[in-house]
Amino acid sequence: MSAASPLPAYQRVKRYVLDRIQRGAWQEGDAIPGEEALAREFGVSRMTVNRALRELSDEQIVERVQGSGTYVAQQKYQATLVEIRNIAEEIAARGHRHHSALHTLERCKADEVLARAFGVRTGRRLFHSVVVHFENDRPIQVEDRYVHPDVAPEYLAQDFTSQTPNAYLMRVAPLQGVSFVIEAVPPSSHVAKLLAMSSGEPCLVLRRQTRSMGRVASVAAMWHPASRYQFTGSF
Amino acid sequence: MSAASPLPAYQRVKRYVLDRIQRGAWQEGDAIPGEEALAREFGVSRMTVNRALRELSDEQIVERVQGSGTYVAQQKYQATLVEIRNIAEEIAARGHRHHSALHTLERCKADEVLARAFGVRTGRRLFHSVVVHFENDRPIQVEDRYVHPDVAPEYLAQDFTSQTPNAYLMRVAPLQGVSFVIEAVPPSSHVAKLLAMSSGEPCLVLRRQTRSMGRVASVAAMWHPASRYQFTGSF
DNA sequence: GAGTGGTCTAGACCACAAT
DNA sequence: TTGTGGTCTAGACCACTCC
Repeated sequence: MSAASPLPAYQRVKRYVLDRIQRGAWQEGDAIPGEEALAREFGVSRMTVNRALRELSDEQIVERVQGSGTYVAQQKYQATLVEIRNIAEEIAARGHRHHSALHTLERCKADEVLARAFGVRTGRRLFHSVVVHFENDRPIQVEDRYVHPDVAPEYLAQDFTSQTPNAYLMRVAPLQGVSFVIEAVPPSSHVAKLLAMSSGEPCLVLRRQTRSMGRVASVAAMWHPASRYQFTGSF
Repeated sequence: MSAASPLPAYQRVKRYVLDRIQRGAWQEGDAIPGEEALAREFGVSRMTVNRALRELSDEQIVERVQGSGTYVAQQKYQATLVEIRNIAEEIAARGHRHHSALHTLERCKADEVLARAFGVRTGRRLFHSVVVHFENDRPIQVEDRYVHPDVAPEYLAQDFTSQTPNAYLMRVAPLQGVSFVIEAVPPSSHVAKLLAMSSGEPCLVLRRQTRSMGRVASVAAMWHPASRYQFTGSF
């Protein structure tokens, strides 16, 4: 049984290298043959081998060092990627109704914690919003967000019942980076009330800091009642 | 102010296209200029433009259709990827000591919940392990795991103080897929005791189901004391 | 200086889509 | 048939590492 359509040459090279690594013939950290050698071996041009090795490098199968060589990458540790989506889309994907209520939209001054998070001096003016998101009329998330005015000067003029703060920020400020924490903590009495939680129930909290235009653009805490919310995913 | 090191040509093309899309000049679904046109415009060869567009395609910024053209991709919804690592490596990365204690290692029978999770009949024999992981001698995770015997027949003969169940399974059974849930729930009294938790404190729980060799290979719950554990990440 | 990867060219032939 | 992307070549020059 021969292949109906012969594999492109760069994919043949990829498969060859992958195979050697998976069989253990080439171990972690080993140097593998150079572009020229592989090109000769396969009877293809160096560009073709280059593409194969570049893609393997993108896939973290090998590591390439200019002036030195190509090496089998260290084995990736097992990692699970959890995808955290925009709350409105997440609810819509479940086939439920989403709406949100604006609770707070104001100027405020950075306290010590916020000043450190944003990398600004204490007392710096910031924007602050608190939006409650509902799934089928039950509160499911309190989004407590601080925004750097330089990144979104018109933040206070937005209608956050028709567009989530998230969606607005994504539109006006290209996202450069994100860091975050998921934790389980007791809610403040204020949050507990907004989420109509029973006493003693913890919150599942996602704290997220986004960077844009070289600054910390936004610091947000998303509070969810633990009895009604989970982060899920698969791959 | 000129660039100290001129950007490679393919990156200049990428930036140009990205810029147009981010400014909204080219909207979702729009066709963008072809390789030949961009090559003329930038005074570079078609291969150089090809690399730029191929990378943008890999990054899901554009979509390329052979015989038709290159189009601006549909906007990705905002998603945050949380990386959940092997507990032993995670602790080591923090510069702390990891060790684990084997609490249970036995045969058991699938109850209704497990049978459904594994897709087997109730009463099917399964393997069961409970391992407690310590960070600097404080318990940080209870790993409660069920394993399909067909996938890892030698499971009960392993020494899980020298190798985590996770690492063992990764080695003997190629991973095909994972699905999981992160939630905050009160611990059972048993788990609370193993983790030396104060009463009333919730657990941050990762439940994970892995598939291998066409079956559900393993169903695990990782219990962490909420006061001492968070999931974190960045990109 | 020799060897390696990083990039680039100016062509080429092919598969496929739109017409 | 024309235009598009997919792949490939046989060179080339450069930056970098290692000896």
